[in-house]
Amino acid sequence: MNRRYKREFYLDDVLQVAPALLGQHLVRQQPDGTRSVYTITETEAYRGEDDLACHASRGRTRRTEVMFREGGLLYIYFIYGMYWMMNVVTGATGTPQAVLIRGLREASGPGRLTRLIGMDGSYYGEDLVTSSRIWIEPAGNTPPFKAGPRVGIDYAGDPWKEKPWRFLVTDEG
DNA sequence: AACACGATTTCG
DNA sequence: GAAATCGTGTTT
Repeated sequence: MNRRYKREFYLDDVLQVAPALLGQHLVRQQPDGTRSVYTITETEAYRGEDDLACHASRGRTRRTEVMFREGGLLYIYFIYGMYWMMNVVTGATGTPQAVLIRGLREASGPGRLTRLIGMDGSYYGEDLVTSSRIWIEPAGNTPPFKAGPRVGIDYAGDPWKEKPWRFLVTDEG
């Protein structure tokens, strides 16, 4: 049975969606129907053109274009010459926001988890609401978590580098 | 056309 | 502490 989140869930503000994703299930489905389920344990919010840590703050480019679209799409990008980063676009059309998936119970670290679940540039713009190969399902209530500064974005300066927009499950409940 | 650098990971 | 490694955005 497919209990995936519908569009409405992703249209909320990124500061609502990022923590709400903690503890929920990321589902991958192979062409033969085989499914793998992973539990989200760490997320980070990137919020709008004002947020200097958010790629959308440099404007609408070929890479960031999908963030300006409706919530529920995937924003995938390549960094450091070797890692794919996976983000879930949130908010209504015209409000560029995204949630970086930083950790799964099965693999900690944004670069590691994309390698584990086979995520790459071919998923850029994939719609979690309609895709047959990846989506997210609610798994229950949000587990206990803590918030802290985002990682690797000191270049953004104040006040952005201080925003407690990194969300981390504290207990494997 | 050339250049600088990054929402990271790994190794020493 | 530093290398690995290349797409993207910016400058020439």
